[in-house]
Amino acid sequence: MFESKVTHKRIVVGLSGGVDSSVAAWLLKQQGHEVIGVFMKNWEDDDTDTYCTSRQDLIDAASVADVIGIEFDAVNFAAEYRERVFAYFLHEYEAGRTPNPDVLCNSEIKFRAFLDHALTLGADAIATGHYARVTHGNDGHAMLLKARDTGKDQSYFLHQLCQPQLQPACFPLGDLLKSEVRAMAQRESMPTWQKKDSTGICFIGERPFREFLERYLPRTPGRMVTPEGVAVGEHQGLAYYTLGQRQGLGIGGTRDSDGAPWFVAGKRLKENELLVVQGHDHSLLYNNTVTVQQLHWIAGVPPDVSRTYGAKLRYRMPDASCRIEWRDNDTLTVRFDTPQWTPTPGQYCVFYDGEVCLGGGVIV
RNA sequence: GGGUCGUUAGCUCAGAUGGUAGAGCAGCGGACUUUUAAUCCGUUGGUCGCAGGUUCGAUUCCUGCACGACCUA
Repeated sequence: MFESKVTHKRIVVGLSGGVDSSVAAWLLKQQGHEVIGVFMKNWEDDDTDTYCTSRQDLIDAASVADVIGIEFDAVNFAAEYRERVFAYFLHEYEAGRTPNPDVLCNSEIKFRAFLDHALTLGADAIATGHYARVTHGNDGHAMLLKARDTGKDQSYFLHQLCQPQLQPACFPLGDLLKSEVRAMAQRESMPTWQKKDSTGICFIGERPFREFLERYLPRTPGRMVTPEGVAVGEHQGLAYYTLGQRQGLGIGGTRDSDGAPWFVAGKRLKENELLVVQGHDHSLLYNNTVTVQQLHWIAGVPPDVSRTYGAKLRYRMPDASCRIEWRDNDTLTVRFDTPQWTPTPGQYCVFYDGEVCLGGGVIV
């Protein structure tokens, strides 16, 4: 399939205006494909404020397309993003969980809305600047693999993709190191070669989070309490905090304490109380097991209960050795070899068999 | 009523036989990072409760006052 270098394809590349997608597009063009660069605008809630960089990103994307010498277009999936990603995002926060919108952004926007759009353009494949790899087995199944650059691997964000989404996917950067990508961008005089890596929620960007959430979720102050029931502070709303969070608690020194920092250990929704504990290694911050639902397996079949796998409980966390047990048809209990620090409801537990990303589900 | 101890950065506390003070936490900034994390690095804060006295000089000694905690009639 795609590995065949003689194959000439029509590939639509998602150009974000950053270095990675710039180089991805350039590589495909070098390989002789017919490449079309498409910029996605998916967030327009604050086009006027200081955090909005999409205008510059659009300019950069167009500029890159010009340098590479490919067709360029822009699309707007803001409505889709709002309905399929942002609504879920807010609903999860309201429920006291910590969602990972970027996982949905991939399965609902980049590899659904965008993929559909590419297909209408007659594309044979779509490509992005993700650091991940896809291989196609003899049985026709696509496998998702970690990137060669383990520090940049983004397979975690792609683990919910299904075969129809993965089959036409192409990740030109999967075998490259970030440093190599930047070097290529510089060598090819890409206008984006020096651009800082983007962070924050995809399409929304990095911003003061509490402030951002307050625009959509009401403040509901309540007590911060210790496991012993001592009130040590006031929170601004359970939705504004995540498990394991240290910053923003505002708890100073207290009597009879050792001066260690405080961390969020839990949320009591009914009481509207935030459970906080002192010390990074407090036992309430660790769990040996997590329960996972909404499971999705890339190969279509679940992993083997008799084997040991690696699992990531948050993006960029090292794989933790674990075994799985079925609690019922769609609920998994994951048992780790060593206690894990603050597994957080709403985040995804993604399973790996070495380099292979098997899929995963939501921590409940 | 009497007595003891205490009153030092936002919080909890340390310190100087008198020469204008520190640590942790919080806060702030940065690095890292396509999830509110974590982690790492750096950093702003106080004229040491108030008023007198002794002294070349007191936040540190003395006196009084205020507030707090405890003890005791």
